[in-house]
Amino acid sequence: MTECSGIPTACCSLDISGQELVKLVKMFKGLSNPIRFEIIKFLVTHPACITGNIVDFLPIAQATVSQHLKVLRDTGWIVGVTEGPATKYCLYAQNIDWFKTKVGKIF
Amino acid sequence: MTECSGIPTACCSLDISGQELVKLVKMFKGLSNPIRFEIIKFLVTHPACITGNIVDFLPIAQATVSQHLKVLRDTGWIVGVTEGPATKYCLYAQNIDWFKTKVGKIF
DNA sequence: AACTTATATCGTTATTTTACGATATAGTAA
DNA sequence: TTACTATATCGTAAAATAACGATATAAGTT
Repeated sequence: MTECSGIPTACCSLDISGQELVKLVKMFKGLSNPIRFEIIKFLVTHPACITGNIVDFLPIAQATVSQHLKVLRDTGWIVGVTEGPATKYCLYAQNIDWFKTKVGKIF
Repeated sequence: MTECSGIPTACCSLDISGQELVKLVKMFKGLSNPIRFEIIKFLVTHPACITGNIVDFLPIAQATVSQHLKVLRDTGWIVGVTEGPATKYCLYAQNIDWFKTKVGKIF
C-alpha cells in the first residue's frame, strides 16, 4: 500500500490565502536555514540575550549573524530591542504562537 | 511593554537536534516558496492527481512545476506514484503529521 | 516498430542567498 | 572631544534557487 491510499483530506484543511498565506510562507522561509534554527534554539535557553552572545555561540562571522538576525526579524520570529550600545533579542512569542496555531489547524 | 518582557521559555521548548532537526529544517525549506505552498493546497482539494493537473492549475512552465514537485518530494511533503505514463501525487500524510506534531511540541 | 502522452531531466540564465572583511553608526565612558 | 563597545550595513564573491525551452525517458496505443 502506498501513501496515496489514504482518505484524501485526512491530514489537512489548508483554508488559508492572501496576506495570511504570505506571512506563513515567510515564516517557513525564516526557519529554512539551520543557522537560523540554532539562533531560535539559543534564544529559548538564553532569553533576552544580546547579539554578541549569539555571535560567540555560533561558528560564523558577526556580519553573517547580524544578517540572519535581520531575516528572523523580517520573517516575524524575533524582536530586537536597543539596549544601550547593544541589541537585546527575544522570540516574538505572539507570532510564534500564531504560526503554531496555523500549522496545527491547516495541516 | 516590549515582546521581551514575557516569561522566558513561555512559547518554546525546542528539544530537538541531530537528524530530527535536519529533517525539520528541510520541511521548513520545502514550504518556503509560495508556488510550492499552492501545490500543497491543490493536493488537498485534488488528492491523488497527476502532474498535468498541477501544471494546468499553475501559471508556470511544466519543467518548473516538475522541479518544485521534486523539492516537495525531497523535503518529505509529497509522495509520487507512477501510474502508467503519468505520476500520481499525494500528500505524505505521515510526514506532515510528524511535522505538525513537532511544531506543536517545540514552539 | 512507430507514434502519442506524460513527466523528468538537461543546459542555461537571472535572481536570491549565504558568507566574509571592512566600514559606518550609535551609545557609553574617560 | 576622544576613545571604546556593540551592532548594523556595505561591497563583494560563491553558491543555491527559480525559471525557461529543449530533450530524454517511459508507458501506452495503433
